[in-house]
Amino acid sequence: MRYSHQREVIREIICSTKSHPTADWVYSEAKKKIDNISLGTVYRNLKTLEEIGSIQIIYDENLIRYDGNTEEHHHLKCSECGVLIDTNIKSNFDEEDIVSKYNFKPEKTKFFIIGKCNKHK
Amino acid sequence: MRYSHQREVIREIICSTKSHPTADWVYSEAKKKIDNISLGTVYRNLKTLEEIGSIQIIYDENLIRYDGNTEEHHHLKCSECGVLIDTNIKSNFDEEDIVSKYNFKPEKTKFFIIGKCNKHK
DNA sequence: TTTGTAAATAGTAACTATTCCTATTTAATT
DNA sequence: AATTAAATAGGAATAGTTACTATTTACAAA
Repeated sequence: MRYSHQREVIREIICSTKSHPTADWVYSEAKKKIDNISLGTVYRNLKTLEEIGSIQIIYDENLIRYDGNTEEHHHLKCSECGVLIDTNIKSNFDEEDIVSKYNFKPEKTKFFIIGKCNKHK
Repeated sequence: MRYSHQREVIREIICSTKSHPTADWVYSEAKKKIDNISLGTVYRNLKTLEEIGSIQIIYDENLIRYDGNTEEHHHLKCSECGVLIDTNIKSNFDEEDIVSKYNFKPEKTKFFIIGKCNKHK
């Protein structure tokens, strides 16, 4: 893949925050560095970066957010303010049970724990 | 709340399927029974039914789907065909650990296991 | 170093899902 | 039957995302 300054700026923005930003926020940050960057370029590169595994996409209810942490990990979500918090909790379920009971072969998990963050308890 | 024939039809459609349909599918089913029902009416009533607890909303990646099963439950999702399967698996994590480690008070969980269903293994 | 090229971009139009608006209809009460 | 406020139909508006195209750019080869 050919080098692109825009793509590097976008990658840098996502990888230097833990805020799990939306495309729109990435766009407004990117404009601070490349004033005529196009929103289409942001969307295209978010897709590309996700495909090559440089970033992760998070479907947070009806919001699409991006995460520079590419390890498989789960999130805590505050029901009050919406903040997403990275965790290293392990999702433990009985894989054999799922295989036999539902005739389903698990590959990965997406786990949200919804509750109150330290600011909202 | 005042009775509405449209709302009852919509509730019946969702509660008589396990397919976790989208608003659009509900709309096309509803039209078979009320030919001039409006898409706005479908959306409004889906929202209302969810608020009064008659149905559940499922955020399936970038798709919004509805579920007549109002128990807290988790889903298996086939990475091949996208089918959602209801489960009664329990999400077990160490609540105390989350409280102390992340200073976060869990309330509920949303758990997806992604993998291959019986048709796609 | 220039030149050729295909990939990537900027800017804009198009598209899709959802919500909003308003005149009309309807459920429920009197 | 008359009243009234809630709900609806139909369509306009909005938001988020993708598609299109002329121009620019990375980079390889001469």
